[in-house]
Amino acid sequence: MPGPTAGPGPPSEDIYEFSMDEEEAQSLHLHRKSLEKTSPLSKYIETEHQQAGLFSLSPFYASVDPTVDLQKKKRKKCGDCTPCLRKENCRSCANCLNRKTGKQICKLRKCEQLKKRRNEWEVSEIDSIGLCSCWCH
DNA sequence: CAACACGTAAGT
DNA sequence: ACTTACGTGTTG
Repeated sequence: MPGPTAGPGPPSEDIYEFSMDEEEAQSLHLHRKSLEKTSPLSKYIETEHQQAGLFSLSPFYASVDPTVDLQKKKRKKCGDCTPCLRKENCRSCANCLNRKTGKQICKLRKCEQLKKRRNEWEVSEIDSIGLCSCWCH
């Protein structure tokens, strides 16, 4: 994307107020109370994403109830892939247009990790560190 | 199999 | 309480 001095007229994108995202506007507007409730679950997910693949999740624990419960929780975007790095919604994809009913993030912003279904990325993560999740047998 | 619809987890 | 968006069942 060229800088503002790159041409005589602004690109058509500039006619939109792209300076602030919906989410950003919200966080600016609503940044009053910062609750520091670090639930064990949030802590777990946070750690999980910080370590980016170095799971302490062994197949052994995977068959134990508390971890099964954790697996049921929603994943978060990796924050590192191209879609995650994208700042604004395209406003033209099906997800943007159907946001009220579809409840999905803009297709251009959908995290590459989350595009895979849970089992797929779990298996590849585990496979990449040389382990196998035993429920596949 | 992709797109859609909806429940609901997670964050503000 | 409200919004965003993940997970999953349903539909075409």
